[in-house]
Amino acid sequence: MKLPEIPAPNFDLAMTLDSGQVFHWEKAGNGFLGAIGDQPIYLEQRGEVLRAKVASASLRAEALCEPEASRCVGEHGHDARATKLLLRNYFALDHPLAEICASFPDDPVMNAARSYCRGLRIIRQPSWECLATFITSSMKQVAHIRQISKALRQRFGSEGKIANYVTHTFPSARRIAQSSEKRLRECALGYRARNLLATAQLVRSGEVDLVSWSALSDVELRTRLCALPGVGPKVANCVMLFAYERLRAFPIDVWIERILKRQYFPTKRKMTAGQLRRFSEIYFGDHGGYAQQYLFHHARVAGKRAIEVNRPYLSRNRDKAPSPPKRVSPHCDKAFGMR
DNA sequence: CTCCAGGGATGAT
DNA sequence: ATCATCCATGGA
Repeated sequence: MKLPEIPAPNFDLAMTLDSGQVFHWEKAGNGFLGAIGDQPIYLEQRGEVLRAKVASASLRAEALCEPEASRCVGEHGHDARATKLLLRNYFALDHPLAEICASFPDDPVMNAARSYCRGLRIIRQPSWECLATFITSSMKQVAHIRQISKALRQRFGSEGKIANYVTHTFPSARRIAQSSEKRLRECALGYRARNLLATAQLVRSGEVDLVSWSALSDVELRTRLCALPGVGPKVANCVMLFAYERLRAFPIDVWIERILKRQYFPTKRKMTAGQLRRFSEIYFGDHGGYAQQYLFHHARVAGKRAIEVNRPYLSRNRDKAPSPPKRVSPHCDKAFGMR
């Protein structure tokens, strides 16, 4: 049993794992239990240091068959040094977070999110795992996505033991493709089972080569992703951001849509999806994906009062009460000439 | 561009 | 124990 320690300045493990990028980490003891690619792992954060425990016998058949996984885990998955590299890469500890945050727009909404989300990093996920997970995420809330991820891992993934803990890796495309829609539906996927199965078959057959896609331009990558069953603009942007390190990619889900409308365009009655998309691409800049993640997490965890997330959007328009004092707007509707 | 089916958990009454 | 709500994609 190895206990490597990894320096991790400007990093918040708990917030990063709970910010809606990744859905399989579970609290265990004083840390988190999960897997990075095909490496089951237990993690704790102590100040600016990460401690990791990996399974002693970490070389699995799964890792040998999956180029992506073996690239991620390396040939010495059991080695303390390899574990350090694995964590550094997965948690993107090499991202210049201070510079990234400094590149965000300077407005009250963004400043509050930046201040709240200190240490939140966009992690580098294995592409298949990320794509598959976000296909299952459509029309689901975080709690439900976590259940689906767990069910898929327990039924189709490979088991890893760390001390007295048991965890599971995410199943390969081959493993999912060998399954059936019926079996997948047993993991509470509903109609998503069909899309996951179809995409797994494309990846398994080699018709889709997710690893080679990292060489594509943002536009081309998004086009290819959107051609996959169950992948639209939102899921494509999530995969671009969380698996392909395209830090400009700006996924717009219902939460972000609310934030943009209410915080940046409070006087505008109708904002179309296209208008919001164009605004976010221009306004948030080169690290828009990071900005989006900070806005998203801040709103979900801390900003309930500020943006009234528990109330349906339409019902708020009937609300004749004075605007909440916390709602501060940079008035982008004027700045960006939107009617 | 707009409208709407779809389904399973979760929260409100 | 019911009823409304949450959600992205895909097709009309």
